[in-house]
Amino acid sequence: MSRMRSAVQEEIQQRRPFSSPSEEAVVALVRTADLLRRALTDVVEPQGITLQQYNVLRILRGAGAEGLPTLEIAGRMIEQAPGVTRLLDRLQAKNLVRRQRSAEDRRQIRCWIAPAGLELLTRLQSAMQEGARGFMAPLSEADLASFVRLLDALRAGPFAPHSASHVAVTGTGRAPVPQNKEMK
Amino acid sequence: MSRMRSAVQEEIQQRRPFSSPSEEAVVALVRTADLLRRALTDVVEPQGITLQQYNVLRILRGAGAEGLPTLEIAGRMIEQAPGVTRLLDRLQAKNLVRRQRSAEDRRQIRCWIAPAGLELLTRLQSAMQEGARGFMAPLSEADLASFVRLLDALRAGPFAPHSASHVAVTGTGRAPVPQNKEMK
DNA sequence: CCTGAATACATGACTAGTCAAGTAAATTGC
DNA sequence: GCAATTTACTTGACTAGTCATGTATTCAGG
Repeated sequence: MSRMRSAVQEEIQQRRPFSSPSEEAVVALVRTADLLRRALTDVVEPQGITLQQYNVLRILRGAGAEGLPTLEIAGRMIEQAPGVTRLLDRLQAKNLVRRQRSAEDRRQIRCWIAPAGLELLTRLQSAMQEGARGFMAPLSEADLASFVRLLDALRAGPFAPHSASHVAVTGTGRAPVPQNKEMK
Repeated sequence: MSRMRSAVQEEIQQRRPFSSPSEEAVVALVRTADLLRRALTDVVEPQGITLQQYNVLRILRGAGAEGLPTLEIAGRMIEQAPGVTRLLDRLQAKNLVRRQRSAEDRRQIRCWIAPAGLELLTRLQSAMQEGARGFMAPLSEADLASFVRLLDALRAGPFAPHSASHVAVTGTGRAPVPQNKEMK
């Protein structure tokens, strides 16, 4: 076939071809993830929460009765603490989470999902599963496996959040992962 | 350890397996894109702009001497107009773009990249290419091609921005797709 | 023409992510 | 056992995305 433009080039109406396959992949990845984010937002929004708030609730449900301190939540979201503090503020205002200063370490604020939060997750469960399946529908089972493998490989690459080795789960306090925030 | 957990399960420290392969793929996609966004942000930030501002500059450079109206930029970013208006405000404040009300249609504001913007893009060019190549480094050339193919398939799926009739990419050149701005 | 509708933006009010700086509690060093 | 450091946040200021609403044009009928 005679030199046709790629799908991404169509979308951004770029005349010039990408200077490298890597750049095309980068743009494709960003745009696809953006599309997914919108699709999932459309699922959770009718329940009055945002996608990030949903993520926090999922993490807290997974933590169970022990709850989690703020920074631990932030760590699992690959996000900075300030954003999580405010996310929790809004979730608490809606009575979806409960927070309490820890007795063992009074610097920590421990967070739990509240009953209303659990119910909300239950209401969203099937819609989110369908959303995920719908979005991934274009991929065959084999494609899906390849896709996950490729994504995992990228996240294990040189830009991985904990570059060298993976973090072990230590019950109290986070493993000393320097978060590779040089300079601060 | 018996029953090995997947890479994504490790990262979010989830005990339960994903309820479906689609859900695992969704989480992997979101997390990988997030990692990429951070990596690219680290490239452009030293030049005093954000990743979105960089995207606008790229689009305007591609438009050339004719420039583009605000909504056309928004369309290529899959974003809403209000955000683009304010992005352009900040870029103009840095003298990286120029704006002027169009003479033919006085409702439109036409935007051009300014000389300083072009220079900035030139300064960033090699670093961005290296950033993209570095991020994609874990993938072989064949993997990279597969990866782009899978992403393209997802974006052509049921959640595509111009879902109704999927745009055929086949053939030479591109059909003058009307950019499908439904409703608004 | 002139009225009503559509178009192209701009503005305001939220939610959210990020960095810088501040505070309180725990830990370490001597 | 007390100062210095580290940790776990919190707060403030800025950039950004989204929805709702407002405004200036343009356009389509009658």
